[in-house]
Amino acid sequence: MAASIIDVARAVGVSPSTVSRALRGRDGVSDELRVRIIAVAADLGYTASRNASSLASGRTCSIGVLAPYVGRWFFGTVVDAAERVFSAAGYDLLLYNLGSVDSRKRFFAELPVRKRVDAILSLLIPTGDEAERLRSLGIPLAITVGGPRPGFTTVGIDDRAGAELATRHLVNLGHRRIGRIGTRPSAPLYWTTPDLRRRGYLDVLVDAGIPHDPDLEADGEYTVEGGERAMTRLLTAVRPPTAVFAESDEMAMGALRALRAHRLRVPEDIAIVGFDDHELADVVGLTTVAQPVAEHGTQAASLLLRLLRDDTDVPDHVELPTHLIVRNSTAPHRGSLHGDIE
Amino acid sequence: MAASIIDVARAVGVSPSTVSRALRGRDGVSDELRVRIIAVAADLGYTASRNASSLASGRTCSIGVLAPYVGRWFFGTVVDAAERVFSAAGYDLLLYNLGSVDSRKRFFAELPVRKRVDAILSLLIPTGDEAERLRSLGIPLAITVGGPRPGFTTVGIDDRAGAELATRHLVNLGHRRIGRIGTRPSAPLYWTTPDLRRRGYLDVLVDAGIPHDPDLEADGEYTVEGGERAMTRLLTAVRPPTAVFAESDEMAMGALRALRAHRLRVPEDIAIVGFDDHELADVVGLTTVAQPVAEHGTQAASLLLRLLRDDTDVPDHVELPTHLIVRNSTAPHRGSLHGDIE
DNA sequence: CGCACTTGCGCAAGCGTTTGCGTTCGGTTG
DNA sequence: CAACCGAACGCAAACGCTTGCGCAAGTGCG
Repeated sequence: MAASIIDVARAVGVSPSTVSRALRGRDGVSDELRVRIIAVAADLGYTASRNASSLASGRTCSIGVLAPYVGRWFFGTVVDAAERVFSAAGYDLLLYNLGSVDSRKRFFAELPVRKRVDAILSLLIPTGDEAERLRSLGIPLAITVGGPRPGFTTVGIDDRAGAELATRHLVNLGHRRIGRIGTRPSAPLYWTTPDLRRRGYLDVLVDAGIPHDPDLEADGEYTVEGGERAMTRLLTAVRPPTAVFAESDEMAMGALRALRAHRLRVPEDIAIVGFDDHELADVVGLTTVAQPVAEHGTQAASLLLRLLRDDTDVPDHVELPTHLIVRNSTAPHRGSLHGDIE
Repeated sequence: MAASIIDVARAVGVSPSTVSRALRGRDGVSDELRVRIIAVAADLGYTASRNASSLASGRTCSIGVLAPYVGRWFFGTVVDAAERVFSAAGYDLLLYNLGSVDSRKRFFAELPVRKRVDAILSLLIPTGDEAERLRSLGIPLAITVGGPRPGFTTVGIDDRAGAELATRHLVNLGHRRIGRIGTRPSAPLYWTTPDLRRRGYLDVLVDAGIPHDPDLEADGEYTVEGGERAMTRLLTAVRPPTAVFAESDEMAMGALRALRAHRLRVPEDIAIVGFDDHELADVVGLTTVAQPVAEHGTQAASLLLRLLRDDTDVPDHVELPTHLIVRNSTAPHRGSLHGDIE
């Protein structure tokens, strides 16, 4: 059986309380005794039981992370980055995969994190009710997607401006029939900020005096398959687009696949611009709006730690930069005379 | 403050022990009382504190997952799949990202999972010492990569056979100068089975009567960048390969990038075959050896659950199938007359 | 030299559950 | 009808730690 704090205490000849204080750096222990205790503890291979210690202290030294789907590059990257920060600070990471409607419902109904975590990092946007449930826990909360939100610390990007970047790029290339594939808040589990990327897209169209054509918009899941299906739908329009803004790189890659299936060339026949700067966007030559994905995790995690330390002046929103990366999936519109004048 | 079991007990007018038994489905409680207790508990929004309950019962209802890098597609997918199984069974998932030498060392030195998890799922191959430490925990252990291993339940593929599949494909296409990019056990943190994929590659070469040329092998990290660097190195050889077997799709994609940088066409100038069937392998048209990645997680998680249930006849190794998927990154060797005769 | 502090440590009461055992009580048995 | 038994429930002791408080010895000061 693993050694307990009592074993250590007995071995040193002191009380358990002294061992506890010594090991956790609290004062009230002489230096000489402390080193002896530490040595004995190491010798016995003693590690404090987190359960017992959190029961007693009320602190759990773990953070709950809510993700819709760790398998997806974006979330995996964020979780990875956050974990580094947390583990460096001595916190463990409890991962909850809330991708399905079921698991998500169950989670918010039972709230298994209650009394189990010191803070929560959500990579999904809670609904109003869900947010209320989370707030009821009375612990620091952070969200890495979507805009500022009362009761939550948020880190994110300016989705609208990012989408404008992408769309304007296409406009500048001479495109007029610009499609959009993305997600609308219709789905029960959509996770991006309601419509913000779409708004950016629409803004630029208006700005450029391009009439809006609903046939040029297609929604689906934020996945390769979702993008593929959405793109396929766009292609069946009476007048298909000459360029498409995909709200995520994974959707953009799905679009690429659909285009290949239809024997259309990119960017000659159709230009594509994505969003995120996926690890492999470079490999497939995808023009995209880059955002510092890992930074989402790093920042959010750091903010939570500061909150846990009762730091003052912890900002409640951090905005990360975006910028356009032009690769080979976009080119001037054929039949258009002006190039990209950006 | 959240309701405790005592609050529930008082509200119903029974003892805490009865509440505990009622809520956890133990018998010794009349049906009528049980429903009343359940109702009151729900009403009060009571959730048992996992900490207290695991302290008392010795069961933690959580599983530790060791991953080298959740951000990588392979691991993210496995973790995701495993999480679904665990959470469905009421287990929480404690994620430990052991990608860096530091974090890995610290983890095995302190073993923070001690008394914190009921079982461990490792996505990395522990060294001898590390394995020893894990075994000392006295809990069920599973590994999703690498072959059978005493003291561990393993699920994996036949790496050697998979590599043979890939290499033979290239041989059959008429290639004779076949390169390999992958990882050798030289690195302190390599995670694939020592050399098995390489062995498969070598086997086929011997079989085909192709002399081995060390200049055609390049090792690096299992990442896009690693693959890119390795490929670049191969290209600087006196006589570069006409085909390359990459030990992972991510490396293969890196190779693709390197080739594009060198203005070489795939598959005309160089054929590439990868390993894993990455989500995006399809998008880039990569020929690859497919393995059911999510299945690694699902299977391993299920096996652990069975072990925790004290099931009998739990196999200690499950082998998953692999198969070759031919796409556009491979083609017959130019100047070679015979096509793929597979 | 007496006083008030400080320092270093032990005591013991939790923290919120689970669980072995004991008790009560209505209902079989022989 | 006594003896017995199982069902239903309460008691209290863990589980392994933290921490407020108390106490003794040592320190500085006037």
